[in-house]
Formats: sequence, structure tokens, C-alpha cells
Amino acid sequence: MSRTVDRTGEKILIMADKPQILEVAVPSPLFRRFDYRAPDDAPVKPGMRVIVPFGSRKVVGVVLALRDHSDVPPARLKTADALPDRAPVLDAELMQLLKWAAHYYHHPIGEALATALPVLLRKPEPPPVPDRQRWRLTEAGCKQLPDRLKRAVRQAQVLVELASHPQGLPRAALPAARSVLTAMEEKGWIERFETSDAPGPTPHALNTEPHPLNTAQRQAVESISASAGQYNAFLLEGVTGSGKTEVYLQAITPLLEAGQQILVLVPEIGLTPQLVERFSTRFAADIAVLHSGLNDRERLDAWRAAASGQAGIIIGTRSAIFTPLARPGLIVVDEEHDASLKQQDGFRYSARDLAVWRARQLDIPVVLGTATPSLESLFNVQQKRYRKLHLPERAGSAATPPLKILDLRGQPMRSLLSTSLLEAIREHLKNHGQVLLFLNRRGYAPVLLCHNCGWIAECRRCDARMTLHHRSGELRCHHCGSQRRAETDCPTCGNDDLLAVGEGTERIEQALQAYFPDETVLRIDRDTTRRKGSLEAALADAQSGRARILLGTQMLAKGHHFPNVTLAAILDADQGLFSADFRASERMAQLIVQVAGRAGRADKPGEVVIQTHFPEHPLLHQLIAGGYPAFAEAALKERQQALLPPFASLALLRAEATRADFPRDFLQQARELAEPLCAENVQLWGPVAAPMERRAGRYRAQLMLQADNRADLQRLLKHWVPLLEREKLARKVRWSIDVDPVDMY
DNA sequence: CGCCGGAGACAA
DNA sequence: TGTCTCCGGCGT
Repeated sequence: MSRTVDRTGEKILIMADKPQILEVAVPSPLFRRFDYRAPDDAPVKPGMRVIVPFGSRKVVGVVLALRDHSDVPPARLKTADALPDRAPVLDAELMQLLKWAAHYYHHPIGEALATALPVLLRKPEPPPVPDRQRWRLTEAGCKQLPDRLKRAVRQAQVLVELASHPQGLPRAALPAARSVLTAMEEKGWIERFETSDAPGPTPHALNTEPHPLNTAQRQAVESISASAGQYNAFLLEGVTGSGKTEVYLQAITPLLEAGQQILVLVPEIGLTPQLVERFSTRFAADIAVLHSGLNDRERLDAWRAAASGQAGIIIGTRSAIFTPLARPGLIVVDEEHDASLKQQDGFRYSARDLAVWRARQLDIPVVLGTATPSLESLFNVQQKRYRKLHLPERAGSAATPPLKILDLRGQPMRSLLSTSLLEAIREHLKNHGQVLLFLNRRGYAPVLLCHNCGWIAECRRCDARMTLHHRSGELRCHHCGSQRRAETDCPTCGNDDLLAVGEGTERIEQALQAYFPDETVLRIDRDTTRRKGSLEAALADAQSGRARILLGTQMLAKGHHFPNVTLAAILDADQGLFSADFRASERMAQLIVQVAGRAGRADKPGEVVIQTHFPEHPLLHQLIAGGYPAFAEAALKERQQALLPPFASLALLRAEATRADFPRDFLQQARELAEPLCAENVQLWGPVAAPMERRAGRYRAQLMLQADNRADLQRLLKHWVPLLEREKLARKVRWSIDVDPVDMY
């Protein structure tokens, strides 16, 4: 029974044996929480979904707390419609994580909670019942040899998968379309069955024997294992090919055997298949995969498998950090330095930082793995907040290939394929190696220029030039996605002498094909891998060695292993060397080291070439002389002197609108509101226009807040954000707070 | 006279 | 953000 006290001090019994007011997080951009009368039937707990009337619609909110009193006048209080679930969809632990994250990143709680729920649970309609259908091998299927199925790769993969999962797998876990499964079913190789009602944890037997470890790997595994059941943050720094994944696998083995779950975060969907493959070959445990390629139903099933404890391993991108876990044992963040672990719009959380927070709260270990640690994580090691586990050797003792700087000055212009590079390519091809060329610029040419009058093709919605895509004959804006037919005559002077200036991957591909007519040149970028499955197909082509010249953007540099590559080249390192963004050099160093890691193995020495017009640049020299650690040490010193992260805390207030003056005016008012709240150690910079002010037809500006510690910055934000919300101009612009921004544009 | 788009208010 | 209302412009 709840009690209250009246004015006379007498205790009065409230005629209720449960609290009557629900404090609800409603999915809306409002920072307020909303009170409702509880419906009088079901028992309520925080973390339960609740269907409530909101304005003129019905929305799904989440119960934050139960109260016996509300400050809202009774006449305005509405009654919640229904509590659709018997149990909370978000347990106490997740609610705490989400409340903390919404608070730290200054994002409305309702939206934060909504992003943590699978789409189907955000709707008032009842979600579909779980998919209980599983596939398994028949006796005939067990006798099929996957290697015989040369023409049916998918079928072979299904056989391999099912052979290692005798307890059966849901369709979503199989690497094949429904039609493939039906075909195999008709041949009598596989069959379906229904799982029992309450799936328990699956047995987590090993499928394959662990690989032998070197000393450093063994020490890493032992350190992580010794931390089982208690919080510890580890930075697992392992050069490419040093066997980080094997460390993950062996560290989690005892945890799986003890029935615990492992949450693995990866930066991008492109990395999941390979990692899933490694995990599923090793373990018989159910693996739930959560990434943007799933449909709503598949996502819900994976989410439920994690929440029920049925899945032993959960692998997912950024948003998987909010997956409920029945028996959490360890969190792994792979490629922890990767910027895509930070959400770039809406609820701008860092999945890596939240992983550390969540591990601490759960009192379990967290492992941040990378070949090129972020400066933030290295600083945390220095501060003894993280423990570093170092894997200095490449497995099989392959030497790290030397970096070679190739001076582009004086080389014939309009070719990123310098004579020396072409020679090197020829040499490596002759020695049966593969070559990998990296250029972070897709399309044919970044500029289309009139030779007669100087007209340049520009985007109508952005302050940017259009990129020419030759094959499609289109101009595309890489900032807003708009496209149009490429002009053949200059729209200003009518001259037909239009020049394609500069080079993108499409043009380099063409040039390479002309230089090496007998070789297959494989281009891997967003344009060639748009169709579903085409990235996988291209990667398979690269791995098989059929294509020996690989050319691509970012996506080629991340995580993929091509054992035959002996030459890796960065065609143009210059954009990364000079940039307004103070993190650009860190990213360039990481990229160079990651690309370098693609070259060479024990039996085939590798070579890495970096082309630049600035061969004297200190970043390149640090990398050559001392590798990534030397760069990182120097970069950390610079950050300290400039009082930049990790030695300072930053936040950005961004604003955009279709009118240019609104964002500036709003930010100026915001600045004036902030000034009286600023402690001495908090500085305001701006407002300034974004480096590219107009994008997709909207004008953008930002105000930066810099403080020498997190707490003071948070204190300011806490008082400031409510004032912003009340500002009149706040409704004329789209604004957002970015705490710990990674991209400064 | 009625329809449409834009602006502003509001959400318990 | 989604929805409702109000108001002015304009077409019929």
C-alpha cells in the first residue's frame, strides 16, 4: 500500500494497492516525460511497453517509473490504453543503460528507447509470433559431400552450416534464399521441424579444434579469462594477421561452456559474414546476427533469441549494443577505432563507449580489438582505465611489410598510376602476387570542366561539384545523392570541349585495364556493389585469385583478408594529410596501416606503396620510422598541446534549415544563452558555417563547446539544452547536440 | 464557396 | 516528429 502525508501531518491511506501513475517515455523529440493513469487490469513494471493516447494518435511508449502522484492536473491526465506484454521488453539493466545514454548524449528519452526496440515492437499491433521453424540435415543430407557441389555454392554452404548445427538452424541463419532450401528439401537432403515452445540455451560444444596460440595470444586469452565475471576493459592491440579473432574465440570458449552469452559489435555489415563464419565454424552455439540487411521479422527473431538466452553469440553492428541479454558474459568490440561505431544522426551514441559502460554495469569484461587503436583508447590505457593486451607478431611470423613513399611531384600529371607504381604492379603480377589499390574517391572524375569558359558542373542542392560517372553518363553528387545526365556541351558557352578532371576509381579501373589487358581488374566500391550479394561475390572473386588487380574505396580496406596480395598501394594520401578536421590524420594513419596489413604473408613478402605530393609530411615519416605506435605517441602529444580530445571534451550544437540565416541566428542565441552558464574552463567556438554550408538544399552551421573535462561540459549541457528547447528559433531549424563528435563537419 | 499549402501550437 | 487548426490565396 502506498501512503501519503496531508497538511496536518496525518498519514492517509491511499485506496490503492499499486501506484496509479505511470511515467512514460513517448517516442517524440520532446525531452519531457509523460504521466498517465495506469489501466486498472495488469500489473506494471518499468521497461514494459505501454500503448497510450498521445495527441490524436496512439503510440507505443515505455514505462519509466511507477508513481502514486503526478504534477499534471487530473483533468489533463489521460489513461493508458493497454500493456501489451506480460513482462518488460527492456530489463532493468538495459533501462539503466538507455537512460544513462539518453542523458549523456542529450537525446530525448523516448526516441532513445525507441531506437533500442526492434521496429515491430514499436508498433501498437501485436508482433508476429516467433519463428520456430528450423532446418536440419536428413540422413541422406549427412552423406552429401559439400566439395562435390562445385556448381552449387549456396547448397554446399548450407550443408556445411547444418552439419555443424545438429540441433537445427532458423532460415535467417542460413546463407541461402528460400528457393535454395526448397530445392534441397525436394532432394531429401534437409528437412524442417518446429522447435519446442521454450528454447533453452543450446549446448555449446566445440565444432573444431582451437588453433595453437603464440605466447602473446595465450597471455591475452588468459588475461581475459581471468576476468570472467568481473568488469575489466581490455584494449586488444594486434597488428593485422596477428590472430585477434583466435583470441576472441578462445577467450569466449569457457564462457559459452558456462552457458553465458557473448555480444560482439562490428562496425559494418560487410565485416559480419567473415566473422560469423569464424564463430559458426568453431562453435555449435546458436548465433544471432543483427545488422541493417535484415528485415523487421528477422531482426525481431534475432533480438528474441538474444533476450531468451537461446543465442550464445550475438554479432551485430552499432545498434546491437542495445540487445537484451539473458546471461551476459563478455562484450567484444571489433575494430574499436572505426568511426561507424558512432551513430552520426539522431541519437548520436558511441557503441564502443556504451559497450564499456554496459560491461562495467554488468560486471563483465569487455574487449576492444583493433590493429590501430583510437587515441581515446590509448589514452585510457595510459590512464589505467583499460588494460592493454598486445599481439606484436603476425601469425606465422610474416614480417610487416615496409612502407614506401612514392613522390608524385614531377610525375606526369593526370595519372595516379605513376610510372614507378605501374612497374611495381607489373613486377608483383609477374611473381604471381595480387595487387590491391586503394583510392577513396569513386566515380570517373570528381570535376567536369569547360575548357573554353571555365564552367564547372555543380550540384544544385549542395556547395559541391558533381562527380562524373562515365559508364552511366551521369553526374552524381556524392553528398546528397542527386544525379542528372552529364552535359555534352557547356551550358554557359555552348562549347563541346568538356574536360573530366581528376581521377576516381572508375577511371583508374579503365586505365588499369588498358595497361594490363590480360588481367582481370576488379573494382569494389559502392557503385559496383549496390546489388545485394554483389559485394560477397566480388570478395569471393578476389579471394579465389581470379582477379589479380583489386581496386577499391574504404570498403576494400576494412577487415577483408586476401592471402595472395603482395602489393598494396594508396593512390592518393594527400586529402588525409591536410584537413580541417583534427581527426583526419588519425584516420589516414589508421587507413595506411590497415591497407598495409593487406599485403604479404610468411611465404610471400609484401610491399606497400603510398603516393603523395608531400613526401616530407611528418605523419608519413612517423609511420615509416616507428609504425602506428610512433604516430600515435606524436599525435597524442599534439592533442594535449591543442587541448583536443582525449585531453578535452567536445560537444557540437548543429543546426540546419532551408534558409541560411536561421541556423546562424539560432546558434548565436544559443551561444548567448550558454555564456552565463560557462565555467572558466569551458569555451565556445562559433557559430560557424559547416565546411560545406549547403547540403541537400539545407544550410548548416555549428557551435562548438570545448571543456577540459567531461563533468563541466555535461553540467553546462544539462542547464543549456532545456533553454534551447524553449527558444523560438529552435522550431525553425533542425538542431541536435553531438557529444564526443567524431566527424567535425 | 471550398480547397490547398504554410505557419504555429501542442503533445500528459 | 506527427497532427490539428487557422488563415490567406486562389480557382471555379
